[in-house]
Amino acid sequence: MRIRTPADLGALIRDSRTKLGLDQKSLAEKVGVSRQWIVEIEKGKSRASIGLLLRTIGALGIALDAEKEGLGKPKDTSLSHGADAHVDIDSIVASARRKRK
Amino acid sequence: MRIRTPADLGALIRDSRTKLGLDQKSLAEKVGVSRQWIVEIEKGKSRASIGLLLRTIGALGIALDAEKEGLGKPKDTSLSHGADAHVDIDSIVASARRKRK
DNA sequence: GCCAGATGTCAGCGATCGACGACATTGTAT
DNA sequence: ATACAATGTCGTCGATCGCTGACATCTGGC
Repeated sequence: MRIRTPADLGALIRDSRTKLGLDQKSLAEKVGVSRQWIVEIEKGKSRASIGLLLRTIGALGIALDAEKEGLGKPKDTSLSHGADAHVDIDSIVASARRKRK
Repeated sequence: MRIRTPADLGALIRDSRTKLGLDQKSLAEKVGVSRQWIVEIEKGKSRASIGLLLRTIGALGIALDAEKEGLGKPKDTSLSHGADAHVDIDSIVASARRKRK
Protein backbone atom coordinates (compact mmCIF):
# COMPACT_ATOMS: atom_id res chain seq x y z
CA MET A 1 0.00 0.00 0.00
CA ARG A 2 1.31 3.40 -1.02
CA ILE A 3 1.51 5.92 1.82
CA ARG A 4 1.12 9.59 0.84
CA THR A 5 -0.77 11.19 3.71
CA PRO A 6 -1.26 10.80 7.44
CA ALA A 7 -4.78 9.64 6.63
CA ASP A 8 -3.33 6.76 4.60
CA LEU A 9 -1.33 5.73 7.65
CA GLY A 10 -4.33 6.00 9.93
CA ALA A 11 -6.43 3.83 7.67
CA LEU A 12 -3.62 1.30 7.42
CA ILE A 13 -3.23 1.13 11.20
CA ARG A 14 -6.95 0.71 11.82
CA ASP A 15 -7.29 -1.88 9.11
CA SER A 16 -4.33 -3.88 10.37
CA ARG A 17 -5.42 -3.63 13.97
CA THR A 18 -8.94 -4.87 13.29
CA LYS A 19 -7.63 -7.63 11.04
CA LEU A 20 -5.49 -8.80 13.93
CA GLY A 21 -8.53 -8.77 16.18
CA LEU A 22 -7.09 -6.15 18.50
CA ASP A 23 -9.03 -3.34 20.10
CA GLN A 24 -7.48 0.08 20.54
CA LYS A 25 -6.70 -0.53 24.19
CA SER A 26 -4.79 -3.73 23.50
CA LEU A 27 -2.76 -2.20 20.71
CA ALA A 28 -2.00 0.83 22.86
CA GLU A 29 -0.71 -1.44 25.62
CA LYS A 30 1.44 -3.44 23.23
CA VAL A 31 2.96 -0.34 21.70
CA GLY A 32 3.30 1.52 24.98
CA VAL A 33 1.16 4.53 24.09
CA SER A 34 -2.15 5.84 25.34
CA ARG A 35 -5.38 4.64 23.80
CA GLN A 36 -6.10 8.24 22.91
CA TRP A 37 -3.00 8.27 20.76
CA ILE A 38 -4.23 5.28 18.83
CA VAL A 39 -7.58 7.01 18.34
CA GLU A 40 -5.85 10.09 16.97
CA ILE A 41 -3.37 8.32 14.72
CA GLU A 42 -6.16 6.24 13.22
CA LYS A 43 -7.90 9.50 12.39
CA GLY A 44 -4.86 10.57 10.43
CA LYS A 45 -3.34 13.06 12.85
CA SER A 46 -0.57 14.80 10.96
CA ARG A 47 1.35 16.08 13.95
CA ALA A 48 1.74 12.73 15.65
CA SER A 49 5.35 11.73 16.09
CA ILE A 50 7.33 9.55 13.76
CA GLY A 51 8.85 7.49 16.54
CA LEU A 52 5.53 6.40 17.96
CA LEU A 53 4.21 5.79 14.47
CA LEU A 54 7.07 3.48 13.59
CA ARG A 55 6.61 1.62 16.85
CA THR A 56 2.96 1.19 16.17
CA ILE A 57 3.30 -0.14 12.67
CA GLY A 58 6.10 -2.39 13.86
CA ALA A 59 3.78 -3.73 16.54
CA LEU A 60 1.22 -4.46 13.83
CA GLY A 61 3.73 -6.39 11.78
CA ILE A 62 3.87 -3.83 9.04
CA ALA A 63 7.04 -3.08 7.12
CA LEU A 64 7.71 0.32 5.60
CA ASP A 65 9.76 0.53 2.45
CA ALA A 66 11.04 3.66 0.79
CA GLU A 67 12.01 3.87 -2.83
CA LYS A 68 12.49 6.48 -5.49
CA GLU A 69 9.22 7.43 -7.15
CA GLY A 70 8.83 6.86 -10.83
CA LEU A 71 11.10 3.81 -10.79
CA GLY A 72 9.38 1.23 -12.84
CA LYS A 73 12.64 -0.66 -13.24
CA PRO A 74 15.86 -0.40 -11.19
CA LYS A 75 17.79 -0.09 -14.42
CA ASP A 76 16.75 3.46 -15.38
CA THR A 77 19.64 5.77 -16.16
CA SER A 78 20.61 8.16 -13.40
CA LEU A 79 20.16 11.18 -15.67
CA SER A 80 16.53 10.53 -16.51
CA HIS A 81 15.99 9.52 -12.92
CA GLY A 82 17.33 12.82 -11.67
CA ALA A 83 15.21 14.79 -14.10
CA ASP A 84 12.06 12.97 -13.03
CA ALA A 85 12.73 13.55 -9.38
CA HIS A 86 13.29 17.25 -10.02
CA VAL A 87 9.93 17.65 -11.74
CA ASP A 88 8.19 15.84 -8.89
CA ILE A 89 9.69 18.17 -6.30
CA ASP A 90 8.18 21.30 -7.78
CA SER A 91 4.68 19.93 -8.33
CA ILE A 92 4.57 18.29 -4.93
CA VAL A 93 5.69 21.44 -3.15
CA ALA A 94 3.17 23.54 -5.07
CA SER A 95 0.48 21.11 -4.01
CA ALA A 96 1.62 21.28 -0.40
CA ARG A 97 1.53 25.08 -0.46
CA ARG A 98 -2.05 25.05 -1.81
CA LYS A 99 -3.07 22.85 1.09
CA ARG A 100 -1.71 25.40 3.54
CA LYS A 101 -3.99 28.15 2.17
CA MET B 1 15.06 0.64 1.64
CA ARG B 2 13.46 -0.73 4.78
CA ILE B 3 12.46 1.91 7.32
CA ARG B 4 12.45 0.83 10.96
CA THR B 5 13.63 3.86 12.92
CA PRO B 6 13.59 7.65 12.70
CA ALA B 7 17.32 7.42 12.06
CA ASP B 8 16.64 5.35 8.96
CA LEU B 9 14.37 8.11 7.72
CA GLY B 10 16.91 10.78 8.50
CA ALA B 11 19.63 8.98 6.61
CA LEU B 12 17.30 8.44 3.68
CA ILE B 13 16.37 12.12 3.55
CA ARG B 14 19.97 13.30 3.73
CA ASP B 15 21.09 10.80 1.15
CA SER B 16 18.30 11.70 -1.24
CA ARG B 17 18.79 15.42 -0.74
CA THR B 18 22.51 15.34 -1.42
CA LYS B 19 22.02 13.05 -4.42
CA LEU B 20 19.65 15.65 -5.84
CA GLY B 21 22.29 18.31 -5.26
CA LEU B 22 20.11 20.26 -2.84
CA ASP B 23 21.32 21.99 0.29
CA GLN B 24 19.22 22.02 3.43
CA LYS B 25 17.98 25.54 2.79
CA SER B 26 16.71 24.74 -0.69
CA LEU B 27 14.93 21.61 0.43
CA ALA B 28 13.38 23.45 3.35
CA GLU B 29 12.04 26.08 0.97
CA LYS B 30 10.64 23.50 -1.39
CA VAL B 31 8.91 21.62 1.39
CA GLY B 32 7.79 24.73 3.25
CA VAL B 33 9.56 24.00 6.54
CA SER B 34 12.40 25.66 8.38
CA ARG B 35 15.99 24.70 7.66
CA GLN B 36 16.27 23.75 11.35
CA TRP B 37 13.59 21.16 10.83
CA ILE B 38 15.54 19.60 7.99
CA VAL B 39 18.63 19.53 10.20
CA GLU B 40 16.70 17.77 12.95
CA ILE B 41 14.89 15.27 10.77
CA GLU B 42 18.14 14.29 9.09
CA LYS B 43 19.51 13.57 12.56
CA GLY B 44 16.66 11.14 13.09
CA LYS B 45 14.45 13.18 15.39
CA SER B 46 11.77 10.81 16.62
CA ARG B 47 9.24 13.41 17.69
CA ALA B 48 9.08 15.22 14.38
CA SER B 49 5.63 15.16 12.84
CA ILE B 50 4.38 12.67 10.31
CA GLY B 51 2.76 15.30 8.11
CA LEU B 52 5.98 17.24 7.58
CA LEU B 53 7.88 14.00 7.09
CA LEU B 54 5.57 12.82 4.35
CA ARG B 55 5.80 16.19 2.66
CA THR B 56 9.54 16.10 2.78
CA ILE B 57 9.94 12.66 1.33
CA GLY B 58 7.36 13.52 -1.30
CA ALA B 59 9.41 16.57 -2.20
CA LEU B 60 12.44 14.31 -2.59
CA GLY B 61 10.58 12.03 -4.93
CA ILE B 62 10.50 9.17 -2.49
CA ALA B 63 7.59 6.77 -2.30
CA LEU B 64 6.66 5.00 0.91
CA ASP B 65 5.10 1.58 0.73
CA ALA B 66 3.67 -0.39 3.59
CA GLU B 67 3.23 -4.13 3.57
CA LYS B 68 2.75 -6.94 6.00
CA GLU B 69 6.05 -8.17 7.42
CA GLY B 70 7.04 -11.76 6.95
CA LEU B 71 4.97 -12.13 3.79
CA GLY B 72 7.11 -13.94 1.33
CA LYS B 73 3.98 -14.86 -0.62
CA PRO B 74 0.50 -13.31 -0.45
CA LYS B 75 -0.93 -16.79 -0.12
CA ASP B 76 0.01 -17.49 3.50
CA THR B 77 -2.87 -18.70 5.63
CA SER B 78 -4.41 -16.07 7.89
CA LEU B 79 -3.82 -18.23 11.00
CA SER B 80 -0.07 -18.59 10.60
CA HIS B 81 0.09 -14.94 9.57
CA GLY B 82 -1.68 -13.90 12.75
CA ALA B 83 0.63 -15.99 14.90
CA ASP B 84 3.70 -14.44 13.34
CA ALA B 85 2.38 -10.95 13.86
CA HIS B 86 1.69 -11.75 17.49
CA VAL B 87 5.26 -12.85 18.13
CA ASP B 88 6.57 -9.70 16.49
CA ILE B 89 4.34 -7.51 18.61
CA ASP B 90 5.68 -8.77 21.92
CA SER B 91 9.35 -8.60 21.05
CA ILE B 92 9.00 -5.18 19.43
CA VAL B 93 7.15 -3.76 22.42
CA ALA B 94 9.70 -5.21 24.85
CA SER B 95 12.44 -3.58 22.81
CA ALA B 96 10.59 -0.27 22.83
CA ARG B 97 10.17 -0.42 26.61
CA ARG B 98 13.90 -0.99 27.06
CA LYS B 99 14.59 2.11 25.03
CA ARG B 100 12.37 4.15 27.31
CA LYS B 101 14.47 3.33 30.38
C1' DG C 1 45.82 29.18 3.87
C1' DC C 2 41.53 31.79 2.94
C1' DC C 3 36.87 32.33 2.60
C1' DA C 4 32.18 31.59 1.19
C1' DG C 5 28.84 28.37 1.65
C1' DA C 6 26.86 24.56 4.16
C1' DT C 7 25.76 22.59 8.31
C1' DG C 8 25.27 22.45 13.42
C1' DT C 9 23.62 24.52 17.69
C1' DC C 10 21.25 27.68 20.72
C1' DA C 11 17.43 30.61 22.85
C1' DG C 12 12.81 32.29 22.97
C1' DC C 13 7.94 31.95 21.71
C1' DG C 14 3.11 30.46 20.98
C1' DA C 15 1.10 26.13 19.59
C1' DT C 16 0.52 21.38 20.22
C1' DC C 17 1.81 16.86 21.96
C1' DG C 18 0.89 12.62 24.56
C1' DA C 19 -0.70 10.84 28.93
C1' DC C 20 -4.28 10.53 32.15
C1' DG C 21 -8.94 10.33 33.69
C1' DA C 22 -13.52 11.02 32.74
C1' DC C 23 -17.65 11.10 30.22
C1' DA C 24 -20.40 10.54 25.69
C1' DT C 25 -21.64 7.86 21.88
C1' DT C 26 -21.73 3.88 18.97
C1' DG C 27 -21.60 -1.04 18.01
C1' DT C 28 -22.71 -5.72 18.92
C1' DA C 29 -24.38 -9.87 21.03
C1' DT C 30 -28.16 -11.71 23.37
C1' DA D 1 -34.77 -3.82 24.15
C1' DT D 2 -30.70 -4.27 27.06
C1' DA D 3 -26.08 -4.65 28.61
C1' DC D 4 -21.58 -4.28 27.89
C1' DA D 5 -17.60 -3.47 25.10
C1' DA D 6 -15.42 -0.46 21.93
C1' DT D 7 -14.67 3.90 20.24
C1' DG D 8 -14.97 9.03 20.33
C1' DT D 9 -14.33 13.38 22.75
C1' DC D 10 -12.99 16.57 26.35
C1' DG D 11 -10.01 19.04 29.84
C1' DT D 12 -5.62 19.47 32.19
C1' DC D 13 -0.68 19.22 32.60
C1' DG D 14 4.35 19.24 31.83
C1' DA D 15 7.09 18.45 27.78
C1' DT D 16 8.25 19.44 23.21
C1' DC D 17 7.35 21.20 18.60
C1' DG D 18 8.52 24.11 14.67
C1' DC D 19 9.72 28.73 13.58
C1' DT D 20 12.77 32.69 13.74
C1' DG D 21 17.10 34.72 14.23
C1' DA D 22 21.61 34.44 15.60
C1' DC D 23 26.02 32.51 16.19
C1' DA D 24 29.48 28.48 15.91
C1' DT D 25 31.73 25.12 13.31
C1' DC D 26 32.81 22.46 9.31
C1' DT D 27 33.75 21.77 4.32
C1' DG D 28 35.54 22.32 -0.07
C1' DG D 29 37.14 25.12 -3.93
C1' DC D 30 40.59 28.29 -5.12
